[in-house]
Amino acid sequence: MPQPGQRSTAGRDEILAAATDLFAESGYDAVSIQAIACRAGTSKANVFHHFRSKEALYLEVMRAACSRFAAASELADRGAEHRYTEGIVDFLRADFVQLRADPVHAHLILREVLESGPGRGQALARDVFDDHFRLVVDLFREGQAAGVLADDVVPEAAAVMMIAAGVFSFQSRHVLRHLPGVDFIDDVDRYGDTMGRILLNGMRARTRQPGQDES
Amino acid sequence: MPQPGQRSTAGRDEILAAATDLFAESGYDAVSIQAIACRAGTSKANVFHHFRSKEALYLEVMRAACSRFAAASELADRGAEHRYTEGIVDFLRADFVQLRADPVHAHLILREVLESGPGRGQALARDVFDDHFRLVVDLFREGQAAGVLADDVVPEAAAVMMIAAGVFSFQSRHVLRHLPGVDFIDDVDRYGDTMGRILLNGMRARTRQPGQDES
DNA sequence: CTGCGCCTTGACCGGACGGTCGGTCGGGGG
DNA sequence: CCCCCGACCGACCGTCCGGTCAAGGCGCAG
Repeated sequence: MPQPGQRSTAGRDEILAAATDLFAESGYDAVSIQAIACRAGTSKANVFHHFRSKEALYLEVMRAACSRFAAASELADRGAEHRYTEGIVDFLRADFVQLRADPVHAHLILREVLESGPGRGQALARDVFDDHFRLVVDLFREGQAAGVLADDVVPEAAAVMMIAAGVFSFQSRHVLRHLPGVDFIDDVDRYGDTMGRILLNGMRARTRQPGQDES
Repeated sequence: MPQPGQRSTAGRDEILAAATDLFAESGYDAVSIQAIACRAGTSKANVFHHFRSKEALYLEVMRAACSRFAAASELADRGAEHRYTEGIVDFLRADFVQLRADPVHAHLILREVLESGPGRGQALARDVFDDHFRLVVDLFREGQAAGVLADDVVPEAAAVMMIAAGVFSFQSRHVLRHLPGVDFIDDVDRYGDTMGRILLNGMRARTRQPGQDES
């Protein structure tokens, strides 16, 4: 916060960064323009000089977050290209590190996607979510076409489960971390591989038919 | 809304119900006492007559939601008691129907648990989450002790994955429902059983050793 | 019928909100 | 050199927030 009489050097970028942090932390309604200006080291009026309104500022924050994650998704997809089962584990790992590498933007997008009511940036966030989902579904479909994965499993269901594993472990990491026996939650190698193994074994072609239920 | 001169009959319960719906829909900050009073068909002052403050009202709402879900968890646990693998599928299904049977309270609790910042009812919500988590972990441990499930999988990791499957499919149902091929998201029989099957096959004892990586 | 509590009410409060405005400042171009 | 323009500021506006309060109507005991 600048002393009275001094001028700050805070421009668009500083304001945008401050807004990103605060919005991610507490959500749209709980954050005031004053708080954003204060963290950016500038005045409230200056925020309105750079952004038309609070909603416009929020939308700008969301747009940045979305473009960042869309790019990361594409990268993960290219890395896992045409390797079927191993690609699925790689993709899961990529999800893990992606979320943890940029938890602020991740939280922003996830809140917008998973909140039920009509949100301000929902359209933006859902687009990147949809793209990601389609990528995962295609991966499972490839595995089934190659005969590696059981084809009696709806690939969309498997995709939901895989994304769930990544997203939920990220969302709930602060709760789980303090539970006994759950020190693995940020360890991509330990937890991510365990998940990948379970998911892959569970879907492997012809391992077991439904209907059997004896131990 | 009552006409001027008329009196409303809205008591504690109506106000609590209105507050529950609105808080679940939009979160604490986005809901005003006026809005709650209006939906309950009474005046703002009357809300303060029945509840000390906005926070006290919110806490009451959270307490009701938590006790409801704690009871449901216990019920599901007793229903699945001592049946190991089949019990796990039953528990997963119970989670599914529990969340979908009371989506309003479910959303309230989940938001409080999964939000990172210090929330108002976080302590309450995390308690029921912890209890639920411990129940699932115990279930997996029993399965391992009985030799049905692979004992080289950390039971806590499996529990995270199972709860993730249930919670995430519930959280994201509004997004997923409109995606092609994802019409199963509210179908407990179809999606729940698929998930249970994948999870169970993936964890079955001695199906495969880690280290193998051929398709 | 009278008097007495208990609800419920509209009016009201201080304060914080999103947003506007007049004006100051400093650096780059004629 | 000056002047112009975008960045920036303090002060301010109307609104709405959470919360308070005195007054009035209703049910009930006497």
